[in-house]
Amino acid sequence: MAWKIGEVLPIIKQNVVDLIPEEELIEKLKKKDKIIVKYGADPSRPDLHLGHYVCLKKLKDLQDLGFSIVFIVGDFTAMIGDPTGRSKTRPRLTEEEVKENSRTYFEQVFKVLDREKTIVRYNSEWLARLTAKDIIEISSTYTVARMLERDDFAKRYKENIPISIHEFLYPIFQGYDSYAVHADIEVGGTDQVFNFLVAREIQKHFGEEPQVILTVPLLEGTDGKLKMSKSYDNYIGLTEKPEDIYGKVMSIPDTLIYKYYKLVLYYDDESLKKVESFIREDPRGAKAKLAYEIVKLLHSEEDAKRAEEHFNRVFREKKIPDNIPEFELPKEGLNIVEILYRSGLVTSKSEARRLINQRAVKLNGEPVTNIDTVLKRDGEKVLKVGKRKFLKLR
RNA sequence: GGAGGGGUACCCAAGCGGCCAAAGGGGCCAGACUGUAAAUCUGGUGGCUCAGCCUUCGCAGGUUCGAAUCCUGCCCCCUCCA
Repeated sequence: MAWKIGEVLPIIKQNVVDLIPEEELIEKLKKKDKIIVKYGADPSRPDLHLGHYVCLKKLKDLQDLGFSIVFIVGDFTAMIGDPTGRSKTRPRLTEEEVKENSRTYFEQVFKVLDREKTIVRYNSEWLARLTAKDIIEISSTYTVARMLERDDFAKRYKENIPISIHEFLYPIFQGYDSYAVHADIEVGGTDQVFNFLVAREIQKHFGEEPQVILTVPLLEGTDGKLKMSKSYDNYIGLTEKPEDIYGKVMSIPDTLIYKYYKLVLYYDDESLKKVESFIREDPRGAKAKLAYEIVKLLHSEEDAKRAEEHFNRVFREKKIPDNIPEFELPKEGLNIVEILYRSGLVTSKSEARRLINQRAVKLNGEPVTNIDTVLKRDGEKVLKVGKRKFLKLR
């Protein structure tokens, strides 16, 4: 199969930050029939979010072009813990945890990628078999000085924050993965550039043609500051409920709207121009459209409609949502604090008291001000805590 | 191996015998204002049978009427020297 460079290249380059080196990619396209694209996944975080989506979407583009996608589950490296972007050593995972996590991973991945055309490998397949001798050989390809060039290591080193030896092994092993699957291209977020570069060295060391590096932008999370990540709790999960996705998108700062249109919805330049003026004229509307489209993308049009209605009803009209948990009061009645605690709306009774004192607890719209309030069973009532927690009392 | 510095709540960080459930900042939660945006202002941020009590300042002991604060041992981190 011959690739038509002129047609293929623009598709490859859409929403890509780095393509290093581009010439090598063109060379590969010219002489190879089969292009192997590597993507490594860390099974320590089994919940995929929109940040991953940006990457998966890129892989899908490449898959549609006819490239072979090799999906590597880093079951072995997860036991090390990727130090990328970390200011601390990560906790290492046990074998059981890794196994458990990777199981849920793929149903999310294959929402985007074509299951039939994707090759799945586990890096323990080859890494677990390495001998101490092998490891010495592989690690000799890189130097401490070069390792310390890496941003996060440099920073930690400078600030006297510990770096364990095994963390140096992470990029090395990840690089070995590239050699093991004979990767032509590796795709990942921009924070992976360093690791990908190490891989090139290792491939060369073993006499292989180095991979081309292709990185996509990192997507900021709902806080608008940090990259989307489960550990920062600013993520929008791919499998979250439609209403939650909609709501979370609505809570992103305005400055992020454009980026989401571009990276998640994959609007082309022409459409993005329209989005730009849309945002300028009606930021709320632009965001609502974005939320709608993202729910549609991850669920369905139906779900998007429902999520939008739900949102408007609860947050614009301040009405009660239709689907809320119920709580049955005992005949003799129950203290308000107990109700909040037992129903799980709050995590402790102290929290319940605090919220009541802050007028955050409302019964049928009226603030409850007395923590000794006892509610009896007399018809349906709705309890609201904060902005978004509801409970139907019966 | 030697010398020195350090481990405090979600994070950073003050406190160095009682006035410490522990200053300050960040984050987060809630209230006001809003577009579940931003900005701003206010309050909160261990638990409980809540004007009191219980658990918390690396871990385990000890001194003391009383310890985050003093002593001993242990674990961990950093720096310099070797």
